[in-house]
Amino acid sequence: MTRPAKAVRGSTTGRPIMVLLDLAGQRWTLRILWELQAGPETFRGLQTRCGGISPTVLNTRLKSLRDAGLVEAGPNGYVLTPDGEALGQHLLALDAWAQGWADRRDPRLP
Amino acid sequence: MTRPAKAVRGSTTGRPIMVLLDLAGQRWTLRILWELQAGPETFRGLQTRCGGISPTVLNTRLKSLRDAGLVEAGPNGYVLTPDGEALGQHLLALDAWAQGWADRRDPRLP
DNA sequence: TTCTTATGCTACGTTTTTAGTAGCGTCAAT
DNA sequence: ATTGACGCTACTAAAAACGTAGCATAAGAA
Repeated sequence: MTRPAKAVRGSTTGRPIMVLLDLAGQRWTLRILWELQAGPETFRGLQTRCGGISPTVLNTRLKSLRDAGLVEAGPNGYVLTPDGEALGQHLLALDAWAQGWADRRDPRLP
Repeated sequence: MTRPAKAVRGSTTGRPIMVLLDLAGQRWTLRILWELQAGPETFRGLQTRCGGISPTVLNTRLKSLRDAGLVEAGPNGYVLTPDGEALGQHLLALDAWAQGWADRRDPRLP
């Protein structure tokens, strides 16, 4: 066992995708990445952009994201790392897809 | 206001991507899509594949996913819809990326 | 200097979500 | 008739998230 890979919520495999799905499965994680994708932002800036996320959660998410090497603290606030940017590109792709997805499903549904 | 777009957790915009991020931000949602990506699966099958997710949550997730038009109930259990498959492809892309991501970050970290 | 203003963040009580286990009703095969 | 698997609901306990208040620090204006 060369890489213990620290068991992750909902999965003992340690497969990277599982780690990622686990991370993404926590509330606000993806949203924070999404907002940072638009540029650096301060703690309080993120708070308002995320529509009043509680500071407790925001802080723990930022910790997780920094541990994951996706976000880091810069001079102008928090920024995406190169890896974070790469993931952000995937989110952009999802954005494009989601557009069509929404249009496709019955537009006159509640 | 042509499409009320039913305010979504953490966002009042109703932008499709927000709806998606919201959905994905719930525990197990992405994991379920991931498992279904591998093929149709029964309720109990999903339960075991997801490592003992409680039936309560699995059921509410499946409901959300069906409402979202990503999953449907077929004769052999639950299946991804075309939209679900498309999303699954994005997950596959993420899988590939996550591989490199994991390799890139310090491999001898706890 | 003193006062304001903004920052990142912690404390803590309340609410919401998830977990965990038990079991019901249905159906098909034995 | 009984057994087994199925989809799923009920219910309580535990964990996560919320919401508000506030602290400590630092930079700028008065």
